[in-house]
Amino acid sequence: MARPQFDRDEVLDKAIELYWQHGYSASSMQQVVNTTGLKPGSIYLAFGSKEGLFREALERYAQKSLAKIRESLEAAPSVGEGICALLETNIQESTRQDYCSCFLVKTRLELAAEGNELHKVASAKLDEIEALFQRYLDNEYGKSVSRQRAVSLMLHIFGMRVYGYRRDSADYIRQGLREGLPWLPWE
Amino acid sequence: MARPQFDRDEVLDKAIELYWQHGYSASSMQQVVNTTGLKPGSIYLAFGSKEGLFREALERYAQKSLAKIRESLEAAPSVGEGICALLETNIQESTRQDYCSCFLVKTRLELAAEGNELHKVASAKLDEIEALFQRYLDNEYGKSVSRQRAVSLMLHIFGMRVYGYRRDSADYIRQGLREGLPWLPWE
DNA sequence: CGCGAGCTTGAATGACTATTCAACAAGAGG
DNA sequence: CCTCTTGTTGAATAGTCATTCAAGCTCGCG
Repeated sequence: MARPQFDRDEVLDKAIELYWQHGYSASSMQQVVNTTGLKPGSIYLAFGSKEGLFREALERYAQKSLAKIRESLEAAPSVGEGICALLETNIQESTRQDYCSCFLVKTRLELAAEGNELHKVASAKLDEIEALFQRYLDNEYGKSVSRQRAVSLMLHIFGMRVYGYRRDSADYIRQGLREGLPWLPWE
Repeated sequence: MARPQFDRDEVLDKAIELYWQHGYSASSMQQVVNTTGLKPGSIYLAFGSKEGLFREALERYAQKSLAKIRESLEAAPSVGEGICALLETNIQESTRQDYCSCFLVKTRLELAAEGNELHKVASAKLDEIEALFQRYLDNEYGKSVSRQRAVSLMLHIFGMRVYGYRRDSADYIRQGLREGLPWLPWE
């Protein structure tokens, strides 16, 4: 049985789940082997190393996230409404019992020491997200206002990703967001 | 040479630095031995385990943080001004080259999986901080307003702790905070 | 049908992990 | 001066870590 050729994206999705939940250091290659079903040799041939696999998983996660944001902003009648919808989705996520914040945020914090490459990847992707928000806000506000509001929005999103671990925090978060982002079309 | 009796707080401060920077999983007991100067046996007699040492370090960090907040709020002419001073201090921290967010926040994110005890400790301490802010805000605003603003404030603090890794973000953060916390007495 | 390229396999590797413990040292109390 | 308590020491333990590689399988091509 030597030619089953695994589905790369499927494997990456399982890696995302594992790494996202436990972080980089606390995820062993043994766990990767168990959750993906691949043997060590196959993983190393396909991804090079633990770091290589993590990097690809992180990039896939980021790409999915960016796509979801773009979609929501594009689908809504206005940018503000698109943002509100995204925020509400994030709040909903935080009510899940196995809530684990945002893969990019967790990676940014975990691997910050000494110019770690994965930290840089996560940071770059988060910057891309901010830039995306700003580009859409540009259509509705002046350049300097939209930049300021994009930062404010990111601060709130990051904040939620930490605050969300609190039990039954959904309503608190909703109130806090209304307080700090009054320029959004809340309903 | 068998009775030097190390200084517990000094050791804890070194442990804080190590764990804060690298996180729980990525800090080995070998590193703890190196940075504290203690031998394995002494560490285990004094703190029981890697987790025990981490817990005490985390609690010491939290106690120091709470004290600093209380101090600042007490010293300022008004609660708002005390909060502004604290936020500005946080911004300053983020400009350091070896910035590493907040030990409590990092721990909350790293060790969230499966009811980890250290995650609970970190979360409890962060809740204490929020409660402290709220208690002080109660003196100036109505009960429901102060609760809402305490949440909003925590969202911004958490947000900064993630955003702060961005290079030269200080001015962005300052602008973002003004945007989201307009009820503070900015100058 | 047979060859070889390409992928899989899983046991083996050596380094590193947290933790233990028997031997030992030095002060306090008698 | 002896002993007991308290704390130190660091080599040893058993396990886990990321990674490798020789051997084997299967498919596509000639």
